[in-house]
Amino acid sequence: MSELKQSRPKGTQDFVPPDSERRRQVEAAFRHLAACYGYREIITPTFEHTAVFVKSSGEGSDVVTKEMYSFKDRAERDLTLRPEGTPGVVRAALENRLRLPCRLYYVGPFFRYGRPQKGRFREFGQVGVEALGEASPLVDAEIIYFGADFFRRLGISDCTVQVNSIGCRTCRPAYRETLRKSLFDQKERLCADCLVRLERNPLRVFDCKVETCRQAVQDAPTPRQHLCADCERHHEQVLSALTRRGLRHAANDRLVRGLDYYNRTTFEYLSTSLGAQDSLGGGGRYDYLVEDFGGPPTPGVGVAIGLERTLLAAPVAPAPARRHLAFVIWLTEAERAAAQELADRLRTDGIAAQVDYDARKVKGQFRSADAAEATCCIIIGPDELAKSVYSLKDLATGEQREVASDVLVEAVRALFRD
RNA sequence: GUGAGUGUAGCUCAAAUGGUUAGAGUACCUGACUGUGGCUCAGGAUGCUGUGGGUUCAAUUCCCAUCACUCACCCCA
Repeated sequence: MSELKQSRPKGTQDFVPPDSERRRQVEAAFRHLAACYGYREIITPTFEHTAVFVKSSGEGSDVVTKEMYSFKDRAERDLTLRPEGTPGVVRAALENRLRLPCRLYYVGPFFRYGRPQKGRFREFGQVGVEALGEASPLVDAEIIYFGADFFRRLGISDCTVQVNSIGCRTCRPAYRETLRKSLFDQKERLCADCLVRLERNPLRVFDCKVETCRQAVQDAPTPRQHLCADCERHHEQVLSALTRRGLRHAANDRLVRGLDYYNRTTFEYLSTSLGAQDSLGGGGRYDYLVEDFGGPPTPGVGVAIGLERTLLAAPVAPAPARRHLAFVIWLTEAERAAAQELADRLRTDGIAAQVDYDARKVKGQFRSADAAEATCCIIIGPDELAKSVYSLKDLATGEQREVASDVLVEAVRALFRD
């Protein structure tokens, strides 16, 4: 393979047709569904002040400590390519003084530094929704259902949902200490990472996959057992709302998630077809985040879904949107201008049209039409010119007939219909 | 950031234990078909074997380094 001067940066990807079209299909499906649930699109910057992420996701979180693309701009401002969606959305909602409650969805690229592997990229596509100002557990349930609905509509059947509650300001501090004590008593079983987590955020030990840590956690009290009355009631209502909808879900006491801003409900969608990165998406409630940004006390809950993983898990790649193209073919130099004029005329009528201006021979033009996956060809030669007609050929069936100029557009549209 | 595996034609892959001119399928181009694609047949073009170094009479093959990709750890989308 001859060496190219430029190659794409590690962890990025090119989407060439038809993959680009498939991806847009999935995005379109998401936009449609989000709109069905009352969400409207918010578009925020791809980079933010670094503090936006540090303050919301947590100084000690892995995302912040080792996965951010941070840089200084020419005026020495600390900026970061967004590693996740929620902080930017909350910041923007406050900055624009959006009236609450408000439901927002987003679609776009996100960035995290890390070794790429199956389903993990440095630049990745993510879609998500955020419900700001809604406190009801029914909203948590609706959002969990929304994600499951999305996957179901894409034909992803092996998706399972795990749900947990990690408590609130009232019950978490006491629980955290109880947990810390329990883990401290068996600290010889913990790995080096978990010893650090024990200090910073003992809940994170639940995420550890090291066998001895898992055992330690097995014997430790779970957040679930230590919820205050309000949290317990909230959680019960979330679960029962899911059950009422017929959404199968599994309780997972160790599901705490890596971002610091979550409280109460956390959830995650898992798929077996993704490899080691088995999470399709996840989310949770964040009732203190808006306040942390200096806004009024405002509850919030949201979900984020990975686009690449969704594409991976979809059993059949979503078909690219049906696309139609008319290819205008000329025979001799004398008809080339006429071909170009016809293409322009068709485009004016909203019909996609293309001409191979370079080809010397008819055969080459037909091949170009095939390569472009055209629906039909319109041939202009001396005979057609003399008779003031066009020869219209359906490339799928091979049928060809002469069509008068004034009914050509209608005839092409008829071919485009199926 | 740590580890393992893999780098040969545009693509998918061959080339016993080092051996002389690196092959096949597919895609591509040309012709059979001087105004008709997809099928068939015939012909044609294509490689600094990822890069740099080393061992050897000889390296696609062995060794070292480096880069890239893949998978896993980690983390999560």
